[in-house]
Amino acid sequence: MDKSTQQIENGMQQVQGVGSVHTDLATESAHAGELKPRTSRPRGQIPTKERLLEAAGEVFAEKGFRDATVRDICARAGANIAAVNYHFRDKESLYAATFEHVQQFEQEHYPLDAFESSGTPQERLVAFIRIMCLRLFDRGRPSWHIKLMTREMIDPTLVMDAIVVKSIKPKFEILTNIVGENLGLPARHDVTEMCAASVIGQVVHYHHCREVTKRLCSGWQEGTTFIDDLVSHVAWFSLRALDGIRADVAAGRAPSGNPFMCPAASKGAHDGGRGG
Amino acid sequence: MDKSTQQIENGMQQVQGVGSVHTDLATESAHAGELKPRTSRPRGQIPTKERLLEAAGEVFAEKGFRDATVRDICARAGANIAAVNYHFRDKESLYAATFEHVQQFEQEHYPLDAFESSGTPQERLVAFIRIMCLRLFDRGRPSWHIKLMTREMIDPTLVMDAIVVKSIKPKFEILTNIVGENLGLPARHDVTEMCAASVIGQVVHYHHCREVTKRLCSGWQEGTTFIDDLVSHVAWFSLRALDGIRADVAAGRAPSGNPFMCPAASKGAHDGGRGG
DNA sequence: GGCAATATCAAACACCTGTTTGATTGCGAG
DNA sequence: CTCGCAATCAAACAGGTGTTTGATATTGCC
Repeated sequence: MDKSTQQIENGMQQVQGVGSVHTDLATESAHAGELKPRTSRPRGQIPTKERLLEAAGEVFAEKGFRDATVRDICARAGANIAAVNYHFRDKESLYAATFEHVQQFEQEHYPLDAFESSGTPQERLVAFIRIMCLRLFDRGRPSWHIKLMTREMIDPTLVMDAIVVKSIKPKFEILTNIVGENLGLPARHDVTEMCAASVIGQVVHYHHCREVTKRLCSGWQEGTTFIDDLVSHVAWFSLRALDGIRADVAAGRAPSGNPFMCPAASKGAHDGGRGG
Repeated sequence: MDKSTQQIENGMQQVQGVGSVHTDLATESAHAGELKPRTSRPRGQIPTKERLLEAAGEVFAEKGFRDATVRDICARAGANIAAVNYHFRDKESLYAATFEHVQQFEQEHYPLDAFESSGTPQERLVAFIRIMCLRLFDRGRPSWHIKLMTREMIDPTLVMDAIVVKSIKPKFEILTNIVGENLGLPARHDVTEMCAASVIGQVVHYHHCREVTKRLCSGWQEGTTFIDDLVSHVAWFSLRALDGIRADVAAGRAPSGNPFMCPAASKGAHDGGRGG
């Protein structure tokens, strides 16, 4: 680990006799087609680099970074074992590239302004929840995207900070705005942020613990209306919660309006901010 | 993986010339002291097997099954490399034994009836949430327990089914009872179960995504009142949600009482962007 | 003491890992 | 054609892995 980390931080300082071009890729394959491949494509029309990236995503998501083997990835991509070290620097760089690939995919297929729907605050929250669920449980699109991100959430590696800033934070800010409107509180308020986390938590939990829930709940199979049922429930639960909290805040109950304040938490809380 | 799986299913069929006693351990160390060790304890008073188990838990939680190395575990336990294969069958059996160790620990230190507090349904739900949070964020007690379980939730291995049955299911049933009381619905009702999942989801999410939340929310540090704040919020959010849902159900709104039923519940378009 | 069982140990084993090497192919340019 | 370049390939390399081995203490029992 230390070695690879150092390699990344030092950038590409290595010099080799032959080829080995692992360019930044995120930018390159974005404006793809710029550099002309001088060789024909022996294996279908998709270039090896992209095949590697896709295969790597699948394997990394399925097995995790360490369990995934370069041999497996190359085999799935129909490429030689040396392909990873040629097109990317090493296994870890391929891993990072995979995340950039996902993030780039999201920017293309899931533009942020999709969240910015119109309507009442309630409708906007439902819309947000639906889009989030659709993306999480989106069949037909590479399923390893979410799994890969999930792994990174649970035990973060180097790439996590980038993900939070690029991928999560903007969505979270949209959500806090919507939740804030539903609460009648500013988006930055502690109560607003925690309520937003509660909304996300429900959705994410249903995705994380699918395997557990499947074995736990009786009539809770992933049928055709599964996603819609999920959206309906989370929306129902969350909107009713926000309604109640809004009323509590308006009535000025307890510190921050929370009537269920822990008796043990009587001393100065970290926030101190109260609504309105 | 196939090989090890087969080993486990076939039980301990191997025959060796010398020692190698990897007994079931869960039962053995439960009624510990029954079999008398014929040797002194060269390395402190704690027997090697227990030291191995504790070290294994830490390492497995920290690195995951594959990343964890037997050498590392043995080093932390102050034992020889062969100790794992002697006391347990192999690395995978040690992994399974670690989970039994956790489950046994929970049974001893966290009896289930702690959840069965008295009081109003509201108070009981708050109590449940508090106990759950306390266990999740319990400092001072081996922190790797939760991390190990979390890993298993995300990508399940063979031990997961046992965990669900022994560890999760009983707690979940207690929760559905409490939630059912708050809703005025039976514990087995779909709405009840999904609401229970929503409660759990909030708590678990705050634990899973600590690293994300830390980088996302302004005044959301893990201070001294962190757990109490968390309990307060989840209780607040959940109880207000249950209040609202109970009223909706009583008023007989929409199917299952959910007024936020998806209108698009028929088709399964994955994107669409805007909601209604 | 003699004996068997328990437990520990250093060393080796067989295997798999990521990575590198050097040759080879296909192509465009001079 | 010839050269250089990008891309691919089979083969090997160096290191780490889980596991096994055979020896060696240490104990309890006869």
